[in-house]
Amino acid sequence: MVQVRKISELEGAILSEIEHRGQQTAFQVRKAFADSFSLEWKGSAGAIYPAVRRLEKDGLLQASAAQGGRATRHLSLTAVGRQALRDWACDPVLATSIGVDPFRLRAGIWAILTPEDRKGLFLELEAAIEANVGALEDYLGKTDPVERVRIEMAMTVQKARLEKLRTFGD
Amino acid sequence: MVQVRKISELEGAILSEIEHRGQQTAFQVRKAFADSFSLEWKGSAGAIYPAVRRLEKDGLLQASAAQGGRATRHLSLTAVGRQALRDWACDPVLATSIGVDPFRLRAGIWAILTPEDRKGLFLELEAAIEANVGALEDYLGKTDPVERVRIEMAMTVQKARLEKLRTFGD
DNA sequence: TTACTCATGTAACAAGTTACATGATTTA
DNA sequence: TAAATCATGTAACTTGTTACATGAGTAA
Repeated sequence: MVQVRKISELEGAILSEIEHRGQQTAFQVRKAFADSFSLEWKGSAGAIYPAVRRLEKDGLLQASAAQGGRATRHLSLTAVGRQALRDWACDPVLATSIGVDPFRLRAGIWAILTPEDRKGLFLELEAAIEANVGALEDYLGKTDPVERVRIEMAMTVQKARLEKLRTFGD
Repeated sequence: MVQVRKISELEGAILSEIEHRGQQTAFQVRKAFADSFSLEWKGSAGAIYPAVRRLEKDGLLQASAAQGGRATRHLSLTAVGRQALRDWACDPVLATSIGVDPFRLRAGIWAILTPEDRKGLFLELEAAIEANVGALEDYLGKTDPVERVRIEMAMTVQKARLEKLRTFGD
């Protein structure tokens, strides 16, 4: 059992991305985050490049040398990196914690709105969620099994939210 | 319509806490975060005090003068603060975004585990979730309506996760 | 040749964490 | 009176965001 340093959520997401899509450049990882439906991270260059450098320095990522004029560096996980990814993904406490849920964080305040205000708000929220679920459904057809699981999970959460809105206060 | 500056998730949570519990000290807000079930924020002094100072500076919070020897400052929302809280809590796009969901972030990787590894992991995850749901249920009895809504929402998410684990890959 | 995309990176800034410092009040 | 709790705050560090700089290859 190798002792591997604990990695952050963003670092875990970067390792996931590289592992499941195979060799990727930092730029491609960046794009994947920027294009993803979740607003978790913006895929800022100022976050990705330093994180990749950290992961390389700690021996979790390795890079092919840049070939030709273009500075492209293809990244892949080392054995240690794969172990770190596994430890991160399979930690039951981390995996089951609630995280930063914007919906949940706001739901308390909705309880002290006037019934009319709440009603109006809930219509808007339902519309926003349904639009999001629709977009996720469209996306589901054009993606791979790994991404698919994540999309399905997002849909499950959104549907649970809808259900909660419809039974609010019961 | 007053134009109020956009507030962060932590600032929104601080305003929520003070508004729904009535006048609170920064210390009490800190404790509430530290004691809360979610691992969203640690309630670090180094986060709360600067955030409260920002909110005061921008006129969203007001403080009673410290009376007696103890430096206690009771905080409450100004009219502008209440408007900002409302804007934050009732923004449909922000409220319905997925946020940083540690479960969802890891679920993709679970798809590329061997079936036996996945089976073992899922047993651990189910146990962790059930323990958490049990703790939330216990807590539900001893809390106020606003907190209750948040706890129920957490339980809904956890139950959706359980369901997902049981139907993984179908 | 102009514009777009691929690709990497940095600087200034914002915001959170840990760990520490300080002091008043309350309780055992 | 010693320990715990209430209460505020800062310093060093980590990490993420925005905005910018740089340059190579590709398509109009």
